[in-house]
Amino acid sequence: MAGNTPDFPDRLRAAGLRPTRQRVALARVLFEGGHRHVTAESLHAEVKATRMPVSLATVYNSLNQFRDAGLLREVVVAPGRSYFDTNTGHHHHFFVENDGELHDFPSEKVTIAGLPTPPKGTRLSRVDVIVRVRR
Amino acid sequence: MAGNTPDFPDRLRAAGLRPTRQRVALARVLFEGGHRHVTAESLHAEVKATRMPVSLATVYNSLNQFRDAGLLREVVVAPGRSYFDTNTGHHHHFFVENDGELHDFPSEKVTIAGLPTPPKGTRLSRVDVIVRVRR
DNA sequence: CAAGAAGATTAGAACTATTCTAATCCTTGC
DNA sequence: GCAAGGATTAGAATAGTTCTAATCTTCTTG
Ligand SMILES: [Mn+2]
Ligand SMILES: [Mn+2]
Ligand SMILES: [Zn+2]
Ligand SMILES: [Zn+2]
Repeated sequence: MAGNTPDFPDRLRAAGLRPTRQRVALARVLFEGGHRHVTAESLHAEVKATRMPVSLATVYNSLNQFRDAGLLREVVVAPGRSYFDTNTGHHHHFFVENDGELHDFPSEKVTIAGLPTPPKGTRLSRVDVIVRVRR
Repeated sequence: MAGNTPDFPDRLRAAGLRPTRQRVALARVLFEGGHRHVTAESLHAEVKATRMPVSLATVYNSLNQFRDAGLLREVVVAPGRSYFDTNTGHHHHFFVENDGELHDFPSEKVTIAGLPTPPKGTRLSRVDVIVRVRR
């Protein structure tokens, strides 16, 4: 297991981002442990609980930068707020409409057949499957 | 073709909504002609062009009421704005990320196999497939 | 058809999520 | 250590949407 410890400053540098204290604190919350789905507000609350002062503006800046660097992906499932997903691989989502929870499911077992070809002059970017459920 | 003329006051009454002048004007723009994908702002611009004065608040109210009555469905594909879809049947969407355009495609030919069962205590509500494309 | 009651519309204020501004602060390469 | 450029921040600004409460319309009933 040597070399498996995540070095957040290095990971940020590798992504072309300076490892500032705020970005390292955010990366820690986001990337140590399993995959996460966070909103700007929920991440802000979590990182503040670690006693590292980070402004909400920096949370937004960092989420957008992490996404642009490919460390996160943005998921839009409900009007009014964006989720950011630490799982950047191919997968799809359950969305529990009552409480706004997002859960991954692997795209391996899912087969989508018969998708029409993209409109003239466009290239496929991504296929999102959102399974909406209610309690 | 007799009896095929859409009577918007009657359609609104059948949906449990009073056929006010504003709602009839909005229904006309939305439902005469083929299926549409509109935003509140785009619909407001269109209905104002018919010289019927309708406030933006009424456009929002009506869109939400039409959706609650099952005349429209709401589609969330991009952060910050909702689309309303006059096609309430089963179908999926192309989303052209550059210009924000939505296009339908029928769900008939699309087969989705191997979806996992919903999380414990939840019931399936809807499955959305969004094919994101870029120019 | 005349009221009157219930419901709808509206302007503008309020609200929420997000971005911007521009002043201060940190990180980095020398 | 010292710039210099990048990052952070508070607070203002913006965009989409909802709310408030006053006015207006539609519908029911006599
Ligand atoms: Mn963004
Ligand atoms: Mn709504
Ligand atoms: Zn995910
Ligand atoms: Zn559609």
